[in-house]
Amino acid sequence: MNDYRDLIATAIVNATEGLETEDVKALVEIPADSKMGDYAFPCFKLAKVMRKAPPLIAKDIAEKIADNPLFDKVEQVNAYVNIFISRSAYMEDVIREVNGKGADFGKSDLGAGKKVLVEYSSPNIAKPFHIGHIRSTVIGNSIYKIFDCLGYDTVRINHLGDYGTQFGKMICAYRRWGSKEEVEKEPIKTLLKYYTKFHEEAEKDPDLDQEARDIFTKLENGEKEELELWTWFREESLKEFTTVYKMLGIEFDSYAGESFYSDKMPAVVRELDEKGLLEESEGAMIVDLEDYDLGVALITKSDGSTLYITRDIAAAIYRKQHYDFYKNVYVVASQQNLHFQQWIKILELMGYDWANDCVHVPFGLVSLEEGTMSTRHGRVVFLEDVLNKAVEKTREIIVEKNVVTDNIDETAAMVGIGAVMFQELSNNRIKDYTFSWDKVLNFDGETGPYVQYTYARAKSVLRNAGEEVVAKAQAAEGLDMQYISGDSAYELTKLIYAFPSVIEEAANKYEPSVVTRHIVDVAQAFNRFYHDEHILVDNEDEKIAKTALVISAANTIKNGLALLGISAPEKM
RNA sequence: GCCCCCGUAGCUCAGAGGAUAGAGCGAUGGCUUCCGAAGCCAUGCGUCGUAGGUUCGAUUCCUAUCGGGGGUACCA
Repeated sequence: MNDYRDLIATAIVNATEGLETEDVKALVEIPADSKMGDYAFPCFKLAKVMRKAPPLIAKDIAEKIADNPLFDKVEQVNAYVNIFISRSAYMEDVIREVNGKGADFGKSDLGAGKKVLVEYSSPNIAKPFHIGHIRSTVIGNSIYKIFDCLGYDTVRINHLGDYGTQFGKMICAYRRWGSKEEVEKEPIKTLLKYYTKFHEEAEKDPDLDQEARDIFTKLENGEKEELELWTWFREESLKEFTTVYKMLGIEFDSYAGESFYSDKMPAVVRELDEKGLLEESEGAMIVDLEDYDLGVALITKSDGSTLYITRDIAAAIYRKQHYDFYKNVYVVASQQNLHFQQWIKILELMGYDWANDCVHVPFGLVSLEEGTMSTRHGRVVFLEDVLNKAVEKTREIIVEKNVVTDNIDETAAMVGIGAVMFQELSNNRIKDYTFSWDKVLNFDGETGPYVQYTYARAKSVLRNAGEEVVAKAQAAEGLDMQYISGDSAYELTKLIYAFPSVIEEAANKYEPSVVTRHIVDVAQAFNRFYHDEHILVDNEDEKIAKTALVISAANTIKNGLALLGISAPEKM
C-alpha cells in the first residue's frame, strides 16, 4: 500500500526549494471536512523562509503539483493547498492490499526483536473481582494485542497480590472460624468473609493482630503448615479468577506475583544501601526524593518488613535480567502515579539506564452512583454479574428479534461480553467514570454490538453474494473501479487505509480507545455505504467491485475488534 | 498546605497549534415491494470552566484562578 502522505510530501518538495520531505510530511494534514480535500498542506510556516505571503506560496505549490497523476484535483484556498486524490488507483491499491492480507492487515514488523512486558489485571488473592478490576485487565490485554500486532515479542504478566500480612490474618481467621468445605465451595467469598471477620474481632481483641503478624513471619520463613494453607488459598482463588479470564478470553504468560519476589527483597535493600541511597528515618529506611519533588519512598518499615515499592524495584531488576525488555509496561490505576514516579526515579538513581524503559500506564477510577466502591460497605458490583447480565440481555434480544445464529449461547456470550469490554475501551483510559447498568446494557450507537452487528451484516452480504463472486472480489484483480467511485465508498476506503497508522498511534499512546474509536468510524462508514449503494446488483463487474470493498471493510472491523480482545460473530 | 489528573452540547465523551469545534445517548420527524432496522437520514443543541499571556493563528501551549477527583511515610 502506498504511503500517500509520503507521496504528497515528495511532490511538494520537488515543486519547491530547500524543504525536507520529513518536515513537509509532518505538516500534511487531513482536513476536518472532506469537501475541502483528502489532504491539505498549510503554508503559514513557509512564509518566513520563502519571504512570501502564505496564500501566494499555496498558489504556487498548487499549480506546480496539479498535473501529478496521483491527484485528481489540487486547489489553493487561502494559505492551504487542498489535494484530492485520484480515487480509482488509490481505492484499488487499498482494497487489493487489505483483501490480500486478510487477518494480517494491520500487522507490521516494527517491533521485531524487541521485547515488551505488559503487567495487567494483577488482582489480590482472596478479594472479589469487581468492576474496578476490569479496567486493568481489559486495557492491558488490548495493549498486549496492539504490541503483538506490531511485531513486538510480548510477555503478559499477572502480578498477583498474593503476599503480605493479610495472609497472616486470613490463616489466623481460617484456623479460628473456617472450614475446608466452605472455602472449596466459594473460595473468594469465603476467604473475604474470614478477612472481614478478622477485622471485626481484632477491634475487640488487639492480640489477634500480633498473632496474624507472627503467622505471616512463619509463612515467610517457609514453615510447612502455613505454606500449605497459603498455597491452597492461592490456588483456590486463582481457579475462580480463571473463570472470569476465560469469559473475557484473556490469558497470561506469567503469574509471578508479589510472593515470587519475596526472597529477592533483601538484595534490593542491600543494593540501595551500598549505592548510598538509603537513610534511616523514624525507625524506617527511606530513599529521600525531596530534591525531585517526589517526597520520600519507604523501603522498609520500622519492623524491618518491606513494602510495595521495594517489591516493584526487585521485580523491575529481575525482569530486566530475565527478559532484557525493550519496554516494561505497568497497567495500574492512576492513584499510584506517585508510587511509579518514585519507583522510576529510584531505578534511575541506582544507575540503571533502562529506568525510563519502564512505563506506568495509568487509568481513571471507577465509582458507583452511591459513591466510591467499597467491598467492606457492600458497595460493590461484581464483574461476573455484569458479564452474566450482559449475556442474558443479549440472549433476550436475539430471541426477541428472531435472529438466526449458529449457536445462541456462543453468540450471546460474544456480544454481551464484547459489549462490556468495548465500553471499557471506548474512552480515554485516564477518565474516571461512574458505573451504570443502563450504560453497560445499552447496545445502540457507538457500542460493541453496533460494530459487531455491522460485521455480521457485511458477512451476510458476502454469503448472499455467492462463492464465485466472493473469490473474485477477494483476489481484487482488475476491479472495475467506476462502480465504487461514490463518496460513501471512498470515505469508507479512506478509513480502512488509515487502520495501520491508527494501530501505531494506539501503541505510541498506550491507548486502545484510539482503535475502538476508529473501528466505530469504519462501521459507520460501512453502514452509510451499505445504505447508499445496492451491493448485490445484476451487473457482474459492479457486484464484484462492491463486494471487494465489503470484504475490506469486514476484514478491518474484525482485525480491529481482535485488537480489543473481542470476537466478531458471523451472525447475530 | 503541596503535587498530579480532569473540566468541550441536557447527558456520556472525541478532537492536543491550523480553515465554519465533532460523535453517540436522550428529544422530534422521516426511511424497509430491494443485500440484516442492534441500521440509515434530517432537525435542534456550544461564552470549549474563568482571566491573562505566547503565536500569523489557541479548545489545544504557558501562568493564575475556580470547580471535581486522586495522592501526599510504615496498605497496595
